[in-house]
This record gives sequence, C-alpha cells and structure tokens, in this order.
Amino acid sequence: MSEHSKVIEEYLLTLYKIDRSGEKAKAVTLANRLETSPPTVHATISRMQRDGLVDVKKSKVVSLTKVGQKVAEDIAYRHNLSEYFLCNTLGIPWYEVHQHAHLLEHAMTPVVVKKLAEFLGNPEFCPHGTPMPGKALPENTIALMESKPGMTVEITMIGEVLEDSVDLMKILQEHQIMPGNKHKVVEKTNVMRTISLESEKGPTSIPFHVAEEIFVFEVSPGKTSSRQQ
Amino acid sequence: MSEHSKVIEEYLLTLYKIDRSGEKAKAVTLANRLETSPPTVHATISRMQRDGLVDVKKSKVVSLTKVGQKVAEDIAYRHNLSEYFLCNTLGIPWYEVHQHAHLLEHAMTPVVVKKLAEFLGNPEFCPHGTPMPGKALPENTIALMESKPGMTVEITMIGEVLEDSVDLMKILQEHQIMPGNKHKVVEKTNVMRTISLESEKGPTSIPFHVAEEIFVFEVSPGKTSSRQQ
DNA sequence: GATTAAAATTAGTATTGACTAATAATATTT
DNA sequence: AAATATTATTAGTCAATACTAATTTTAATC
Repeated sequence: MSEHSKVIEEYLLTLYKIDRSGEKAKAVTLANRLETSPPTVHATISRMQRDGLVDVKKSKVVSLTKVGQKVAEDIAYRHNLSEYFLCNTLGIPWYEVHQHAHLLEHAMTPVVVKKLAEFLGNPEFCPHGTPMPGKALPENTIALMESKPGMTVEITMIGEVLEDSVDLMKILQEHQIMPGNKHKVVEKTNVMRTISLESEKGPTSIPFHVAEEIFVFEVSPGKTSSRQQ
Repeated sequence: MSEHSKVIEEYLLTLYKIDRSGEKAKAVTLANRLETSPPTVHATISRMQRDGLVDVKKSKVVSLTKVGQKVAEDIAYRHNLSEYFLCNTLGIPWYEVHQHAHLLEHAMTPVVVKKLAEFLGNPEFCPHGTPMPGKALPENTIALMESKPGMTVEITMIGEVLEDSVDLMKILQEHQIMPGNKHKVVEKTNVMRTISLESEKGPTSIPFHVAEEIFVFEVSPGKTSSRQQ
C-alpha cells in the first residue's frame, strides 16, 4: 500500500499545504520550508517523481499526483487529528501541539486513526482552525490583512506557516488570537505595518506579514461564536 | 539529548527485553528477533558501541551501558503506555495493540509521554501485564510451565515474545488467557507437550513453549483478583 | 539585449541501514 | 582430537537522505 518514509511524508505534507494556500511549489520553496539544501530537494523530488507521487512541469513547478494527493491528505488528517487530541484530550498547550503532532503523524496505523477519530468525535478542525482534508473554512473567510478598521471579526484559522514558531504562537495565545475568539479591528497603519485589534482581553498589534496568515470573518459585534472547537 | 533512530531504538528495546527475561543477548539472537541479517546486526551493534549505548564482551555477549539502559527503559515505557492507551482509551483489541504501539513508541516527545501518563492515571502495567520499567511482577510469579496440576493460577503477564503473533494473541484472548483472569491447571502431559487449563469460560490447551512465556501466580480458587488492569 | 541575481542541477562525499557471498572463528558432537 | 555445525566477521553492493562546491539554466533588472 502506502509505505512512505518520514521524509517523503514530510515532502507530501508540505506540498499539500503549499497547494492549499494557493501557491505554486518550486524546489526553492520546499528547500526553505523543509530547511534542507536544494540538491537534497532535487534528489528527493526525483525519487518522488519516479514513484508517481509528484509531477514536475517544465516550469519546474512541483505538484502532487492523484496518488500523492491522496497520501498527503491522509498525513494532513493524521496531523490535525493528533493536534486535536494533544490539545483537547491531553491538555498540551495550544501553541506547542504542532511540534508534537509533527512526530505522531508518521506513526499512526489506519486502525489508530480510525479509533482516535471516533474517540474524539470526528473533529472537523484542528485546534488552529485548519479544516480536515475535505472540509472547508466558512465561505466568508478572509485574511485578517483584508479586514477594514471598524469591523468586528471572529478568528477562524491560524495559518500553518505560523505554527512553526512556538514563540509567535505563544504571543497569539496570550492575546487570545485563537479560533472562535472575536476582535475589533481598530487601526491599520502602513507606517508601522501593523493591524491593531482590540478584544475584552485588551489590545494587540499584528504585523502585516502575520496578518496575511490569520483568517477571520466579519461578525456583528454582539453575536456569539458560530463555530465550536 | 537522545536523538536515536527508529532502528537504534528497536535494538535498544530488544536488548532490554532480552535482558529482562534473564537471557544473554548475542548477535544471532538479535538477528532472529529483529528479523534482519547477521552482518546488519554486526554493523549496527558496532555503531551502538561507538555511540556508547552497548558493551560487547569477549564472549560476544551484548549488554546495555548505563546510558543505553536509560534510553531503553524510556522506549519500553513509551511502548507500554501506548499499548495501555490504545487498549483502554481507544478500545483497540487487546491482541493487536502491540503492533500499533510499535510505531507510536518512537514518535512521542517527553511532553506527550508525561501528559499521556497523567491522562491515563500513571498505569503500572501494560495490557499484557508487563510492568513499566522500575516496577516488578508480584513476587510469587512463576511461568505457567512451572505450575502443577491442581493449582488455580491467576495470569499476571503474557511474555512479550508472544505479542508478535497476532494469531496466537487472538487465541489467548478467546480463551481468556489475559492478566487478571484465573484458570485451573488440570493436566500437564509430556506426550502432547501441553498444559490443560480450565476456567468458567471453558477448557484450553497451552503448548509447553507458550506456557514458558505465560506468567502466573497461585491463588486460592475463590479469591478475587489482587491486581487491577 | 546584456548583466546580474536566483534557481536548478551536477559532481563528489558521507552516513545509516540493509543485503548476499565468502571466510574466519567458535562451539558442539562424534 | 577431528569433524561438523554454528556464529561472527569481512568484503562488496545498494538505496535513501543528507551535505558542499561548482556549474548551468532561468529569471529579473538595468
């Protein structure tokens, strides 16, 4: 069946995430994301191509084949399920579950996946709001970057690129920038390149580059959350 | 700290189990247990020696160093904890948890181990009755092989070598040969090379070579279990 | 279009972990 | 002790995954 090494699974997952964020995956991107050298990426992608997991176009864009996509979704599901479990069952801090899930995702047999999903009640989102493969974010979801001052927004998802930095995640948690929470967009300053938010817990300043990776939808100020974690 | 590959962790765990069962580990033993070739074992043991994980005596007996022992206990703990979780929390059948734990044991960070142990209430035995490193079996535990007809025995542990065969484990489960259950030793026939047991659930015949790996202690027929799983 | 910057690739190495075939060293048995 | 069987080891390969340094190709900018 699908007996892929940890390394190959990492490549598949990364390609899946890049694709889902709408970008085009080239070897450089992979080298940066996977923190490895371009020659290594080259060799690994060649092997994956040989094994029918990816296609490489003449434009050098790497994309998942049907098979690769299937496997990648499986890994993404295992990752998100692990995060949900670590966060909601074991009580491991929200800001660090990604790190631990990173290992677990490669060590779950189909039986474990199935039984764990049942145990958790088949969650549809990971603790950072990422939908399980097949599921989508609310239709009216936009990047925080696109929001306008005056709006009240509810966080839907913290982009996966942000999850890699535990320090940043810690700060987001401190300021309650977490799925389901509401914040008012106060100001957007091009000079400081930040967006100022305000919630019951106090004010926060989000740099533009981070705001690109935080996803929200507009709500009327008083409404309660429409999504449950 | 301890960044060991899956392969090295497997070797360490196997050495730990061999040692605990009182045997001496030689290269052949490892080759059989790990289902790999003698030259591979030779090369791997050399690397482990180089890295201070094992000692090899002139008699060719391989033993864990202090460091190796420490790491091995850690892996054994992760394995047993995983089994307990898979069995008691997820409800995966007793006879197959070993297989799944085999993968998970290499993918748990210290934080996950700590939090999972807390969640499970710090269990002291795996579902097969193997004590966590540091814990011991009841003092009066003997191999089923050593029991005498007429005795009523309570199962304490199914030896780890047996866990590798799902088919055998299934049979043991069907006959309720599981930790905590009581059976009467009916007969021990050298001709058939089996031990006949009887419990409320019916009679069972255990081949000698299996009886060597099942551990029990004698109880008075009516008594209730002295150990909880 | 020429120059420069960026990306891709090739060449050359290393380590881990695996194998087979052949040989050397121990044990075991007769 | 000699013959046999078992173990251990060496030699020679191979694939996966990594690296650096050098080169080629492609893209971007002047």
